[in-house]
Order: sequence, then structure tokens, then C-alpha cells
Amino acid sequence: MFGHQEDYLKLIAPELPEILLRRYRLLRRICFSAPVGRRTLASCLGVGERVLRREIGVLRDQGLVRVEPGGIYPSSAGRALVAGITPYIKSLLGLTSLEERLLGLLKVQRVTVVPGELEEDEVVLWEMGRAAARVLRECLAPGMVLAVSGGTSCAAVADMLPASPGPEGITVVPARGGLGEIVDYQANTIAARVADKLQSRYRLLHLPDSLSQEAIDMLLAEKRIKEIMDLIHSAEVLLHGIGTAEEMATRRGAGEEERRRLREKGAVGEVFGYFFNASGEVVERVPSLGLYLEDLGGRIKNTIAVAGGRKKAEAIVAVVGNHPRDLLVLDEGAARRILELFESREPSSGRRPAPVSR
Amino acid sequence: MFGHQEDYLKLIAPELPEILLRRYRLLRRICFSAPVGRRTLASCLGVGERVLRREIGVLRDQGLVRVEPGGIYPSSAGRALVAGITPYIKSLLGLTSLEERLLGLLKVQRVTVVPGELEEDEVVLWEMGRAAARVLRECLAPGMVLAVSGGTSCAAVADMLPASPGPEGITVVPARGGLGEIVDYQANTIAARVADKLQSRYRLLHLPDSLSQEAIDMLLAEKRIKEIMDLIHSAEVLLHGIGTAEEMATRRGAGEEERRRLREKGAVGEVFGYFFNASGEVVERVPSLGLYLEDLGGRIKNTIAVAGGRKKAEAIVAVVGNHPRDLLVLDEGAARRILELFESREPSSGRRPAPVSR
DNA sequence: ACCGGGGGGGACTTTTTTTGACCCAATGGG
DNA sequence: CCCATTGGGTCAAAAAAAGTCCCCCCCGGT
Repeated sequence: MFGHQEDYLKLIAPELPEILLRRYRLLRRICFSAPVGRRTLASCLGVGERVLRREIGVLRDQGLVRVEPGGIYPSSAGRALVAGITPYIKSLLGLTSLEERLLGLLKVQRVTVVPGELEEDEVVLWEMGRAAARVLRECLAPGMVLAVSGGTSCAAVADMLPASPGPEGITVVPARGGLGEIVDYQANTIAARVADKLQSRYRLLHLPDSLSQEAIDMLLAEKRIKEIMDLIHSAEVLLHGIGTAEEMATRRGAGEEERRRLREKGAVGEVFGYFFNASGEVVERVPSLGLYLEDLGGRIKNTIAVAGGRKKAEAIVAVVGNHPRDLLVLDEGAARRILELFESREPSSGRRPAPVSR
Repeated sequence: MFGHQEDYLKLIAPELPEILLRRYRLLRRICFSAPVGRRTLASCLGVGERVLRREIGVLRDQGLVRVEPGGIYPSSAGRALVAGITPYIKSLLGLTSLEERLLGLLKVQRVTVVPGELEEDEVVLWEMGRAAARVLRECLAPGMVLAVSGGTSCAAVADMLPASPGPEGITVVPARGGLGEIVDYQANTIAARVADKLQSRYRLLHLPDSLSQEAIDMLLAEKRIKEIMDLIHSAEVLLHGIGTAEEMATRRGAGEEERRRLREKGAVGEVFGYFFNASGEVVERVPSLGLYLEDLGGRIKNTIAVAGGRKKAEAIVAVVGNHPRDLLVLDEGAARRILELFESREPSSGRRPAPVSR
């Protein structure tokens, strides 16, 4: 009954989405990167300076932003608006119904689609992080162990997580050992930052991610390592990003030969060391210490997957789904692309579409 | 929680109400008086022909209207839209909160405010009629007697009442004998039309409205008259318009002397022969056959008052209110004016403001 | 059969708004 | 102290909107 209000609006005022979206994106951007200047904003949003000036004028007159020498700041009303109007924007863009369709297609517990396209607008990443952070907080209960993986998406979650105490006795651990990457995007770093925000304990796994089996066995014999491993395996909530197979292979420094093998096996998606083909089967595994896929069936109550960008669509479909424990947070671009994948393959809505070459 | 959505919209897109209202009024107009031409519409809505043309273009592109040689017709989607979006428009214009404030000020059971100003746009009358018709239908129960008065407002209710059977055994009667007016606006005529729409019985009172006491006594002795009178007195629902004292006095052909007396007594409102001062007291009564004010306290379950136009505001306040049985349907113009009356008199929100000279 | 009034659509000019491209003084961080 | 960046101002070009016609058509009454 109430979902039709937006349709009515779009019918009688078809220019509304354009106005609304433009202004919403602008205000959102201001909120995220204040103080910010006109020219910066204009180049970010891809509009002329003069146009932006008019828009800013409107927002200023409405008391949504303060314009000062030094830049443009959001007012408290502006911040409140951007938070409060998001569900509205979502339903106006059809994201609410998009969420429902994905819920049915992927058969997960919950889907959150964030407006925008991550590859075009970095703000979308933060917004995704904020959405995932909200979901994460809802999952936490006293005494739980939370495992987090690395990547920019998870880093964004840590960034956007409000700094207010979580439930009692939370312990945050990395899902796996560190990748040889920028420290900000390592699981360890993110675990620590999440724990900091939640004001909870954390334990780290200061180890390289990719190891030989002997090294692993040896390390497992260590008492301190064993302790942390037990902690990791007792995790009840898992927060992880999703990588495309190629990108992750490259990032791990895989050689040409290894990448060719992955391609031949049809790997499209990756989650903490596991490579999945389009049918959701594991085709390769980077040996390391940390959470194993098998553990997901056990204690894990919820896995929160965060990913965005059209190019991640296939990876997302490969990795997530068919698990009522899965909570998926993604951006509009990936969401629409996933829908395309399903539609182009099987109009009869079976899960697991084969990969589509782009 | 949800009432803030419109405020958000107005904040971030302050030009929205203008666009929306213009288009809503246009579409509503088309619905009510199709087929209709550009020029007619333009003069009605007070906009240039060219702008109207653009608006029509938008509505056409949205599939809300059909544009044919012969005029502009609403599509079924257009009709559905105009009906479905009305509550939205109301809350956007603040009419929903206006209704709540009037509810508190007048202490009636229910208030329905229709967007627009009756004196400027005749469509508002019809829309008011439609709203009142809906209220009326909700009041009816099997076997009830419904009394209706005369006037343009009640005539509009009869017009807009959908022609679908009402509850079983409804009987429609005029609240009073006929006024010496245009037949379309007489209580008898309206009673018959309402009954026709509801597919129910009706009984009429073919008598002049203003009579001497002897004549009344004589008529009451008549068996057939007595029957109808009993029926009228057993009415459980009453639908009536509200007149300003001056207008009604003039319409009844009162002389200068009589009108001066009414003025001196402070009469501002009129309902089927009773004149009320601003405090809601009866100051004059036109002797006639039909419903007496005293009857209202008895069997009457609901009285539906319909009135519109800024000039009716004082009359409405004088006549209606302080009765939990009262259902009020009015237009935006009258509603806002009533609020002004209360505010200008007693900020402490006591009922019954003294009359304000205009 | 035949007007004639009101219907939509097209075309043209005028006006207003929008937009792009500057420059300027001020401010704040390095 | 300096330089980069800020918001504000201005002005001309461009585009969009709006006002004003005229034309043709259809329908209905004569």
C-alpha cells in the first residue's frame, strides 16, 4: 500500500528523481568530506561549477549546509536529512524492490543495497561501510567472537562504525593472517580498528597469509598461536569482503601460470583464501592460518559480506547465497548487474547463473 | 516517524510542492471536467497557455492523460493517480497536521480537509463532495434513516457519491422542507439523488420551509405528514451544509429589518433554519417542518457537516464543534482561516473565538 | 449540407533563466 | 611569509521557457 507512494510521485513529477538524486548525492558528499570547496565538489559530481553553486545555494537557504570561508559544512539538519532520507531515496530508485528480488534470487537472510556505483563515486564505499556497520552492530551479542577479513570494503566498515561501545565481552579477531598489502587493508589492522570502535578486546595473528603446510603445522603447535586459532574458530559472526578472482590473484602476487590455472578452473570470486567458481564451488585454496570454510557451518551465526562495484557482481553471486545466515551489503551497481546476470541466463529464476563474459 | 518523509522532501527539494501541486490541480481538473481544452484549462488554473502545454505534455508522456481531437481525457492511470496521491498531497501541504489541530480545537470526532480553496476553484467543491461522500458511506449502517439538508455543498456530495448500493434498508429524508431556491440545491432534490445513488428508499417533504406556527400545527395533524416527520425525527445520520448568516438570510428573502436584527444578535452561521452566534448559541429560528435542533441530542449518531470557502470559517466554528458525533469536511481555505481565527483570539486555545471583522 | 466555435498542433519572437568562464579578496595551512 | 584554495561577484553566451499567433480539424447545431 505504501510502496506505491513513490511510484505516484515519479508518475506525476518524473523530473523528481533527477533533482532529488543530484541533491542527495551532493549533500551526502558534503557530509562525508567536509569542509569541501565548490570546485572540488563540482569535479567529484561531474557537474559544472555554476550548477553546483545554485544547488549549494538551495541547500544553504534550506539550512542544510553552512557555507564558510574555508569550505562547505553540513549543518546538523543536513546530516540528519542525509541519514533520514536514505530509505526514501532507496525506494525511489527502486532499490527496496531490488533488495527483495535479490533476497529471493540469492536466498540469503538479508540484502542491503546502497544507492550509487562504487566505481564511480568513492562516497558509495563509505556509505556501504556505514550500512554494513549498522548490520554488524545488530548481529553482535555479548560474549561473541567477531572475525573480520581484509580489503577496502571491510576497512570502510571499520571507518564508518560509530565509536560507541558494543555488547559486553566482544572479541575481535582477524579471519586470517595478514596479506602482503597496505597495512590499512589488512585483516589485522581492521580487526584492531573495529575493536577500538566497539571498545572491545582483540587478538591478532601476526603471520603471513600464504604458508607451506609444514610451516602451518609447526605454528599450530605453538601455544600462543593455538590460543588465537581456537578463538578464531569459535567466531560466531564473520565480516568479510569479496574479491574478484583475477584481482585477488594479482594482489597475492600469483604468477602467470597460477592465474592461468585459476582461469581454467573458472574461478571468479574469492573470500579469505578460497576461490570459487560461478557455481559456488571451491576450486582453489591458499593455505594459511585462520578461519576455514568448514568452520562456517558450525558456530558461525551470521556472515556479513560487503562488496561493491559492477565488476564484483559475478564474484558476489559465486561466493554468497543459499545460506540463511548470510547478510549481504552491496552497492546499486553490483546489485543491478547481478540482476542482469540472472535475467540473461535463466528467466525461470534458478540460482547460479553461469559466468557471462563482459 | 513516517510523517517526516514529506518534510525531508520539502527540505531537500523545496520546489517540489509547487511542481506537485500545479500538476495535481491540473490532473484533478482534467479528471473532473473531461473532455476539456487547453485554453479552458489555462484560464481555470490561471497559468499561461504555453506552460499548461508543457505540463500537459508531461502528463501525456507519463500516460496520465490522453490528448485527442475533442479535448484532453484522463487515462485510467490518471484517475487512479489523482485518487491515490491525494493523501500524499494533503500531508505535503500540511493538511494532515491541520486536520489534527482542528480536531483538537473544535473537539469533533473527525475532520477532513480537502486541498484547495473553494472560492477560487470549483473543483474543490466536487472534491469536498467526494470526501464527504466517503465519510457518509462509512457512517451508514443497515436500516438507518439519513437526513440531508440543502445547499450547493450537499448537492456536491450527492453528485460525487459513487452509484453503488449502500447498506440494506436505508431511508433518505430531507432534514427540512424545501427552501425557495433552485431545485438542484433543495433538500428534497438532494435526498432523492442520494437515495438514487445508494439505491435506497426515500421520502420527501413537499412543503415550503418557512411557515406560520398555525400552519405547522395543522400540517402536523395530517397523517401522511406525521409519518414523514416521525421518519425524520428517527434519523440517525445527518448530512448538512453550513451557511453564513448574511448569505442565508438573503437567500431566504429576509427584509432589511430582519437582517439587521440578525446582525444585532451576532448571527454568523446557519444550519437548516437555525442561526448561531459566534459562541454557538441559537439566536434565531426559522419556523418550519423537519428536524429540530433538539433532535440532534437524541437518536442522531453522526452529523456530517460540509462547507468550504474562507468566508465560511466563522460560520463553521459557530455551528460545529464540541460534539463527538460531529464529522466535519471542509476545504483548505476555510480550515486555514479557522486556525487564524483561533490564533488571533486566544493563543491559549480556548474554543469559541469571538467573531473577527474582516 | 454547411458553418462556427472550440479542439490540438505548429511556428515565431520575446523574455527569462541557466550556464560557463572568468577574476577577486580573504583565509588558512605549510 | 607565501601559495593554494576558498567563496563571492560579474558578464556574456546559450538555452530553455513563455507569450502569441495562426492553421487545420472535428463535431454539433442549424
